[in-house]
Amino acid sequence: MGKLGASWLARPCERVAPDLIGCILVRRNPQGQIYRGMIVETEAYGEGDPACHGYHRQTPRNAPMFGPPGLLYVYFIYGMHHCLNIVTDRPGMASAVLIRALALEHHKLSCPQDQNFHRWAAGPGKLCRYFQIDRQLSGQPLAIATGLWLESSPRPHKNSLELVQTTRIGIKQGQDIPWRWYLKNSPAVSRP
DNA sequence: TCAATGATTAGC
DNA sequence: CTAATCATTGAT
Repeated sequence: MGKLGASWLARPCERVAPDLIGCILVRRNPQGQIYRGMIVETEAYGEGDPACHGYHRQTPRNAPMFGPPGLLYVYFIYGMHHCLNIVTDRPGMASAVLIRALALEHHKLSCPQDQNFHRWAAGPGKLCRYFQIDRQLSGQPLAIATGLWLESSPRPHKNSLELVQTTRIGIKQGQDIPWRWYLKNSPAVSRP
């Protein structure tokens, strides 16, 4: 694999999470439609982190987190939303990056009159609904054959992206750990 | 600030 | 087996 392959993801989640900002997430849904969005917000969940789903032990749900880098970990939350994670680090480490928001390219051109298109994937649950991502993808690899994969960062190049690092959203444990990153001034970020 | 809504799991 | 919890969202 290339630059965005498993070896690139075989690092601690808090190192991968900021690097994923600017990458393009591509989805080919079951109907064959292609969706693209630039990742503009991520959070890391990893070893020794009380907010991590794998903190206590391995369970059927969180098993992908303990697998090899490049797996997808998708879970169902609050009875109505799905959240997408990309597994990082090495097997046995329970480490992943939550994809929290995408800047959509598709509708920027096709629906320029819609003043809210930039909010359609502004949140982990919203991007999963828009990309038609659910638990069927959990445990599968990030790959074209799966229907979900990554492409390199486009212009403006990653080096010039202005990132903001903050604490994570919506958790009760590990609130002090600053493992959330987002693209500064992006209108697609879930919460500034 | 709060309800919706159901899978998951910690704790009996 | 059962009840509390929950990495959210949108409406009030």
